[in-house]
Amino acid sequence: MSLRFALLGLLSDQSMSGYDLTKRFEQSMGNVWPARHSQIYPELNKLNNEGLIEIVAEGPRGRKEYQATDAGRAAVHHWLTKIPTEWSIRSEPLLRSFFLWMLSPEEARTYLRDYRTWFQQRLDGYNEIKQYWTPETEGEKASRVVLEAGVYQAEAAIAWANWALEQYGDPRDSDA
Amino acid sequence: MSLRFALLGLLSDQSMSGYDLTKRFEQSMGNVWPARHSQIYPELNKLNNEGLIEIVAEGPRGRKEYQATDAGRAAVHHWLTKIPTEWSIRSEPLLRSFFLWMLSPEEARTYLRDYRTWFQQRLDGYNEIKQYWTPETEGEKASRVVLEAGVYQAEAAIAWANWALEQYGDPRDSDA
DNA sequence: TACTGACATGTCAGAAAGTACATGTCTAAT
DNA sequence: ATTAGACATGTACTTTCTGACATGTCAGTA
Repeated sequence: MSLRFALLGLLSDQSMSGYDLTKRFEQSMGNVWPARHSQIYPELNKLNNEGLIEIVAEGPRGRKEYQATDAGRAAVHHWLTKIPTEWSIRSEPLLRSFFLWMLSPEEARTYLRDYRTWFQQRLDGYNEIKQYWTPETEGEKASRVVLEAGVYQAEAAIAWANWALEQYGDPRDSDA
Repeated sequence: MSLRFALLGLLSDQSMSGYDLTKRFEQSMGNVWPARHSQIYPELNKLNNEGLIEIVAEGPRGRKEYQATDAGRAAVHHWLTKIPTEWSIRSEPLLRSFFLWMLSPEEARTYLRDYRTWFQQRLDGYNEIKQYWTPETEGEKASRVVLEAGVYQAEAAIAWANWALEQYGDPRDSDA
């Protein structure tokens, strides 16, 4: 159900095409909920058939811009306030960490350094965005708040990776 | 593919039944990669047919204890070192946060307080485990390292929630 | 002895998600 | 004039995941 409400929520803030939404998922949204265009387009058509979104403009190359209807916005509100949150998350990077004991110490350290590097790059990216982006719509202001969650998380991930590297006998902090 | 290697990895450390594995997912593993018994049992049978795990003991009520074979352990090693990590994570709690602007300030704060409470309980649980659990096998020692990741993450989540509550005009820090 | 709750394993249908295939348009640069 | 790359939307197949259904055993207790 989450994808459906993600789309509905984005289209409650501003009108967008499937293509725009796909890009949005590739950038920000995909960091917490990945989705490809092959999932997005069919879902948009379903949402449209159910009257939760509507086409507000058409453009070149068959471009269709959608916007949430009142019913759509109400559906998001219902989801947010009445449907219990699925708190558990899915993280392959941490799943893999359970099995670092099966690697040689050097292999384990390589993994942890990659882990740290990946989150460091995330963090750099986030800080870049923070510097040059001024949120305008209400939706963007909320996104800005979530961006900060990404910063907190990335910092925690890096701190953990450094701690874990010590556990796995890192000779010296190289790649930080 | 992840579930397959999660099972294989767990069965590389110690022999377990599907029931044991299910409980393991409900507790620790499920925090980073959820799975139900309806997914676990068929996967175990597949793994068994492929010779990646084998039955090492049988018990009451049809209980079957599995253990990874050498081929199984090799498969995990290959996965860890040769298959690129899927770095992006999936988090419904953060997805929902993108749409807090659609709620009234009070509703948004309620959500953020629930968010904080949930992670605080996680954190308490983790600290409890840290105090009373002594890892024995290599797999458990690695799990202990991942547990620490949970601590870092939960602390970051709580810190963020507090910051976000200020953004959403929290009159006073109540529930911390 | 009857019952409850934990133990234990499975299947099945449908939903969600991922990968690959497929097609076509518009713009800017060469 | 051609061509490359971004724009734009879709389908089809397969795998993964969830939720519900289904069955049965064993240990402890009332």
